[in-house]
Amino acid sequence: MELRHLRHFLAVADELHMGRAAERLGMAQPPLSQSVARLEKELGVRLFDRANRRLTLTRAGVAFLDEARSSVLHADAAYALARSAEDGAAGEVRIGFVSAALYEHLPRRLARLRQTLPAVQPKLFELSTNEQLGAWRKGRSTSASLIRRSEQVRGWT
Amino acid sequence: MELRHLRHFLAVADELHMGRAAERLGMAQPPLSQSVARLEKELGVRLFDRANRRLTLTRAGVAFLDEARSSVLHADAAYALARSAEDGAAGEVRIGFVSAALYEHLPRRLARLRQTLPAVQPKLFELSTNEQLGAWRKGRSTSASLIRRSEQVRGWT
DNA sequence: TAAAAATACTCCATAGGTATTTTAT
DNA sequence: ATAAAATACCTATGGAGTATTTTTA
Repeated sequence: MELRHLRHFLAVADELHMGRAAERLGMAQPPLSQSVARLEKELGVRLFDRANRRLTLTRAGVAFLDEARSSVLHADAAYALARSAEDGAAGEVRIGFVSAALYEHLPRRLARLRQTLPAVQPKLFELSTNEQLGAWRKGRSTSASLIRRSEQVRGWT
Repeated sequence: MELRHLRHFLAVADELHMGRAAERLGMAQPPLSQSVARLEKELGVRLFDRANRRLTLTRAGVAFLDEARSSVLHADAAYALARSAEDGAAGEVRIGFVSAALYEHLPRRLARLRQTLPAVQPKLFELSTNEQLGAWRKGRSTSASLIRRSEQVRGWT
């Protein structure tokens, strides 16, 4: 199980439609079906109900959803954070993500940022659900919604 | 960037020694070096300092660490949840953890929980170090009680 | 020199593409 | 009849292994 599979699952769980999910992921439908099928096989559980020609999350799928989303969210945060550190070294910092889940950890994040990049002046901003790019639609996520958005931080050495 | 790379990075960050980290991961040293190198290349950042024949986390590596760890933990939780949900939700366990302290034990806990109580749904959430410390001193803080509760639950078998 | 990591290959698993079939509406 | 997902097959990327070569303490 890799992040790829989690992203695939999340897209399908959000669209409940293989074709649209595949399009959103920038891939074809068959490999997406295969990917989800492989994930289900590895988990030993069906995540979607295929009955009625309409996809539905199974109980296991619902259980899987939040944690999978959190995992991807934190992975994206790790990615952005590492790159931010590099940008910082180059003289530019982009703080590109804010989310409900990250917001809970924001104090720690800022402390870490101060420690690793003392010269950075983080600019905080709140984003509404409508401003979310791509993935997560309102009402689907109880815990975390990833918002990818970048703004340049001013006042930066 | 996949979970595999995060796990590799975490092992190396923990051991600060490619050989031992590789052994812990059950793989050879060269592919581990390659994996980390590939991750660094994708991030565009050095995560480790190789000078002095001794590995050290760079600032970017430190910044990367916490989120990478969270991502892997949530992925493991998602995995455990999906598998346990097969029998239908019969319970829920909330497990508080502080990343550094329980990282070693949490996967084992989850695995064991999965074995003994497949119907239980663990919910992971992070707590700051201060919360943990205060909790344990009082002996009744959120995290302490929650962890204790997970032990009890495990004993239900 | 002796360790530790990097490099150079080899092999194979699997991710993703296209074409097609099956299935329900 | 149609739209959607599954299946079949193909190719290629990259992950992991072994062998070997730098490095530096």
